[in-house]
Amino acid sequence: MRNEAGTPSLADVARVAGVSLATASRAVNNAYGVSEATRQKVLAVVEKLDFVASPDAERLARGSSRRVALVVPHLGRWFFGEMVAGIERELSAAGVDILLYHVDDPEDRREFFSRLPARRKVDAVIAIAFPVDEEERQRLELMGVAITAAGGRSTDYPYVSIDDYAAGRQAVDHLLALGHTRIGMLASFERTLPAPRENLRSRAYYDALAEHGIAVDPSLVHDMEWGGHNAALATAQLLASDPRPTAIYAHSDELALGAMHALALAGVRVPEDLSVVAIDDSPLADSLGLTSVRQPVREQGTIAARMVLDALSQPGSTAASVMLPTQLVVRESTGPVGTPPAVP
Amino acid sequence: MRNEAGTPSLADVARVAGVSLATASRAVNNAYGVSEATRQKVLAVVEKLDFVASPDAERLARGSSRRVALVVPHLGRWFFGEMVAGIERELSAAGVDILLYHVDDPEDRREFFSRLPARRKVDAVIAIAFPVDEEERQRLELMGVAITAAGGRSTDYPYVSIDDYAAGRQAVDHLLALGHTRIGMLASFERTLPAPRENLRSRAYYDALAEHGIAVDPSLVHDMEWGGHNAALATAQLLASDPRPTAIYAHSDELALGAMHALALAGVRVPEDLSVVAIDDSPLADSLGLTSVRQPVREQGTIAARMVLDALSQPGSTAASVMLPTQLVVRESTGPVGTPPAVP
DNA sequence: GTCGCCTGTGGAAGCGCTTCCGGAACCCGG
DNA sequence: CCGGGTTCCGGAAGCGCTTCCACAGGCGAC
Repeated sequence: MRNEAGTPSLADVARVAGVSLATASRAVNNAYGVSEATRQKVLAVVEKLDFVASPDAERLARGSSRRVALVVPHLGRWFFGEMVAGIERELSAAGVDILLYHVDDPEDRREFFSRLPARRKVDAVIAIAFPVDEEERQRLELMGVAITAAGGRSTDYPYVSIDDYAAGRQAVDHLLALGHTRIGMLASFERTLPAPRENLRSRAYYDALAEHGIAVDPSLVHDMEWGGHNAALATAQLLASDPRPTAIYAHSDELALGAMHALALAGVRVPEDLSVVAIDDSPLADSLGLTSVRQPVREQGTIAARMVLDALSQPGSTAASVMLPTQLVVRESTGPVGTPPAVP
Repeated sequence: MRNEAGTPSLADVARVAGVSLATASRAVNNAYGVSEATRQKVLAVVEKLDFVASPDAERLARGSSRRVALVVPHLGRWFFGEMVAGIERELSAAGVDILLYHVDDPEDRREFFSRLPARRKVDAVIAIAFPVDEEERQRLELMGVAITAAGGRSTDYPYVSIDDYAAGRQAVDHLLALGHTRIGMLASFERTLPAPRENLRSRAYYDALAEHGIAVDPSLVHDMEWGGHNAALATAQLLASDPRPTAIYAHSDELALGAMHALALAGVRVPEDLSVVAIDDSPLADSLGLTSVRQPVREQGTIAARMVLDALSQPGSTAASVMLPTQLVVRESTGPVGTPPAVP
């Protein structure tokens, strides 16, 4: 029964150890009903033969795979990569494998949901910052596995996320505290993703201004597709408005980067002439000296992974959602409002 | 034999279609020896029952899993994320699943190589920009599967990569052509990865300078751990040297970003006072107006994936390595050498 | 009108594991 | 010294598929 010099099977182990297949299996799995002596004997053979159980056979016999699917858009961006890294670390430590599905553009998406390639392959799925519409949700249900959302709230599944509203408030309130009243906002959306119900980072801006009795100037709000280039364009427009804003609140570091580039080109000094604050606190913010609201990305991943592990060990139970705190990290890009320069 | 209202099995399909299990299997797999009529009948039932074959059972019976392992460090960085995205796209289109292993710090690494979690689970592995030492190579051999390297050359496995030397030359030659002779270099290494035999991006610098009869000033060369912050520090030192360099060649966009930030803080104008060129041409370069050598990351992923698919379809064959061309993208961060400003 | 032969099909043996079930050996108290 | 309960262990039946092999017809060729 031994396969041609390939990997040894449990049957090989059993034979060498002089026990039955059943006993070998129990010994390997630390199951009850094996004497300590026998167990040691078997484990020694396992060691000697360098035996590794075939996960496929295990899954087939046992009915669960210890595998989870990760569906994620935009892997090239820091946020998503970090999130995946956090999840991977936790899951692999628990011996759970990760099947990766990168669903980027709408076509990928259609493909994914129509073919549902994860089907029958995993015990759970984690969707990263990935709003699903009703129809897609129904397809997912077809997989018949636990679903968890990470990096974004979900009404349908347990999730782990930061409080985007609070984060936005931390950013805008910081600006307000520094005396800024004319604040531009750089918001972004995903062309390829269905828009979420409401952008909480935007609402934070409106609320904060309202609470301070500041009227919103619509010309100071720019909503664009994600990307530094678009942010630069919007910033150029912001600079043309009169009076010019003294601060910019960007929904993400990448947006802020584009903005800062545009500011540099225009000869606008940061923070002397204009303050910039963002959300994320990616490495970008650090090397840019950007004041940003830190969100614990890796940790979100870790927690999402734990939620899934819990769900796997206690089938049927529904994990409670988690919302992680954020924290303002002040760097050199923000300062007290100065004398607003006159527009030439 | 039907499981409790769960997913239908091939046996269910066979019964409903009124054929044997063997025939159903052949029909589903488009194998020879099934009449067209029978095949259609079976496929109709498949459709109706929404049957999906259990990959575990397939693998067990067939001996191959249509699964490949992806081992990657630093998922949070653009390069790695994009690479993974490219690979995923190609592989998933071919119906091959991806098992993701994120191996970041040395401990992860030890873990990975000692436990070899991918063992017995995949048909091939792709290592992304991931030098393996001799001992690790031997461990990998244990898996007994085809190994491919992406985003870096390998002497042991077929690889797909850019020509780092040529890329470096494109960057430095560009500077040279603009009249720069005093050029600083920002090189980086990975603390967590074994150093590659030789840094070709560095050698390009030395060779180019030599060919132009320019002596290398060691004080203009900074080798640091990867990261914008370190690049900023190095740049500050560069600015202190006398005479000050008129240009900086950074090994990657992120390094250039850190450099540009330091330059801005020091009031050094780019490109009037100092030119900056880098390698990668990530989105960062675009929103920064950074002149950079473009490397086709996504494409490297695509090709690596194809190589693996080929290897899977023709076991035993060794794919030929591929080296992709790069291209200089000139933006606003480089210009002709001006009158070098006197050091105050 | 036979004898191959080719095309379709079904039976059945695995693939490598888990787990139910029954039995053997051993312990205890009575 | 014996009955009943543990404790360990082996046999064997799957898990859901693939595939080898045998076999039944249908065909053309002789």
